[in-house]
Amino acid sequence: MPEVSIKEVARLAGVSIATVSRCINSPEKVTERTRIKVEEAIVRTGYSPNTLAQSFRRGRTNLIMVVLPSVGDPFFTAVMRGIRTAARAKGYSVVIEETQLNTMTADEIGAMLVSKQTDGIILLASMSPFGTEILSAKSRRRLPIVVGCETISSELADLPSVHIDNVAAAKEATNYLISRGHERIGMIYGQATSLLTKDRELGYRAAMKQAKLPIRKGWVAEGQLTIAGARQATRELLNHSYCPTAIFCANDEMAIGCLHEVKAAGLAVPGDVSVMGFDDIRYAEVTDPPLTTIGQPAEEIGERVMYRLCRRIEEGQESNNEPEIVPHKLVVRQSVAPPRA
Amino acid sequence: MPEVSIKEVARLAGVSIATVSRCINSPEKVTERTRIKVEEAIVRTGYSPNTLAQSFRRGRTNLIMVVLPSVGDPFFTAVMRGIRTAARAKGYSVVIEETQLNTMTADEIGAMLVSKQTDGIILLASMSPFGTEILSAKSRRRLPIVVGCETISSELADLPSVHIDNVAAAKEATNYLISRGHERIGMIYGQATSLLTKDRELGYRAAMKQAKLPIRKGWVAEGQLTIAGARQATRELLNHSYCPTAIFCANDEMAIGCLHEVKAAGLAVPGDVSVMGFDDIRYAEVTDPPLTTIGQPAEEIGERVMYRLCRRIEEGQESNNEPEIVPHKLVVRQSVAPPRA
DNA sequence: CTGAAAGCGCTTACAG
DNA sequence: CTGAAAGCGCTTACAG
Repeated sequence: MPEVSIKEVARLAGVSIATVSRCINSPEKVTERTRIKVEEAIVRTGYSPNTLAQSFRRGRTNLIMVVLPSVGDPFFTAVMRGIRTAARAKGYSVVIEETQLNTMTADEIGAMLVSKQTDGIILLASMSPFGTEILSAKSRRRLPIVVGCETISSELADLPSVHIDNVAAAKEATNYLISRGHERIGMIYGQATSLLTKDRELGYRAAMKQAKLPIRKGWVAEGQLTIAGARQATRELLNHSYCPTAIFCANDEMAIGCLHEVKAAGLAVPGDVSVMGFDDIRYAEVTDPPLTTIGQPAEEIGERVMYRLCRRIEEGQESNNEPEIVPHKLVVRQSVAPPRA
Repeated sequence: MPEVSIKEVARLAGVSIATVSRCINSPEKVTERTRIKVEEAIVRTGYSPNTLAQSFRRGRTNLIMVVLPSVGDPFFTAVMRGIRTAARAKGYSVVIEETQLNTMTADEIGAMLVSKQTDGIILLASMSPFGTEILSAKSRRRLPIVVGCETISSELADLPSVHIDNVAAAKEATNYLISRGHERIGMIYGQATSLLTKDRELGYRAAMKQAKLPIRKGWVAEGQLTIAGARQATRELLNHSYCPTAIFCANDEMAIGCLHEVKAAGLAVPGDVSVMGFDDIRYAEVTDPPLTTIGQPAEEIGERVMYRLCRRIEEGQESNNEPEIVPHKLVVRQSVAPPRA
């Protein structure tokens, strides 16, 4: 079955290709009689316009691309739901590009960005320095890009973004731990080479400082954003000569690993060690014990980031590139208790 | 900064656009001297070919699309890794389309399929009946499609696929439960309206039958593939007048919900009730207790499905559309024990 | 309302 | 090795 083009339809309907095009794109400009003839020819041939040709001709694709670091990260479920809701309302389709930070090549992402395959881009990933370079090149081209969820390097501060106040949220988490009586509080952050969770670390440090609590050497460990990494980090924390009574994890994924490792060491949570997460992914309420964490309005972030992108696309450069801050909230469950006296 | 086209580069380099094109696509056909001139012009202008125009002209995009139901499903992490590995080896980019089953419209998926925006499609989702209709329309067009992971409706049996033997695997899981002494075994399956997990249910039923064990009314509950749904289903199972001593969940996501609900009811796992999952997602080894489950070679599935798709693209219709079966394995951890005597 | 025609940015035989 | 030219499938002023 050879691809049928607009010509074939025109021939069959006995009209010009211009008329066929009009029937599809602005039917009100066409006589009913003509429209019917054409529609008939369309069903007969099974014609459907070549999207590539359309996009090429129109100079727009009606497609927006969401770039995220990993499919399989439960946090993105709700963000995507929000993005999709907004996209539908605005008539866009969305497509997802996964770029493992360690896997992504300049060509890959550069190609997507530079070429006009997409009308706009939502970045749900904090980029490695390598990626950063690509992006700034791109931002020069003023392609519509909006950043969601994560703070990005300062060079990219001119990109609009929507996210929670990660510093304040982490501070609140730490303060909660402090308010429950903890003084020896350790932290597991993401990756040393990435900005991701950096603000959360900052918030933790700020809270400790403000409470005049020391952060001992070795209390801040790298969890690599993975369960395995967090388990390793937890082991180190547990073996610390001055072992923390509470561990603040920069995200729930790592908190899940931490929780497990503490228990595997024969310690009770929160009896011996309290554990706190961040994100409130769907698994947080079914861990054992259920995880106390910071909730992000993920779906709202998704919606807002999409609407923001639309504004950018429609109005060109936005004058106001202030980050849009959405509220987080402390979700108290059962993984935190006062330290043993 | 206006988009610069091939013309501008040609003008600057003092050559024809054909030569610029050749420099980019087959540099060996061009004098070194010319090539250098052109390359210079390219960097000076910051030119990069319009991918849309290229794809349109060439009639191929070098893009393959992966369709999956939810980006936040941890099972897909490894599958995508495999797909990506193979795609890189074959020179394809991959893009992901998320279609929540309840959200997807015929237009959405139909458009992607029919238009030439993509050279091929990998389906990682068992489609609802609605989706099925679209697909068979599509398969008539012989667009290259390969199905990964899940059995699909019989109408679509002509599509090539790669997956484990779900029936055999579920049977093995159930037999394991039986071998540990269980006779009252309940099951939580996915959704009544979907084929997803249907084979797993079949395997469970087959094993029970073979062992001459009855399946009481109410022992097979719908978990909707979600934690919340599984919790609800678990409650029903627990309240059953003849309560199962073991619950086989059709996937780990639901097993996590089940585990939590059993414990929330004050029962011990596996002391009072054994729980078994399916998939071996990364959280399975850190649940409490660690989950006994069926492991799928997710990354291998990803690789194979991609290679299979490539073959389809390259050779047109494949003569052999037998499903490709990959091995599963029983992963014994600690959520199953003999029933209380 | 409809058609003829130009043109989007590229690639690729075809000559030379 | 290089250029002139055709053409991919569509959309959209421009006439009529």
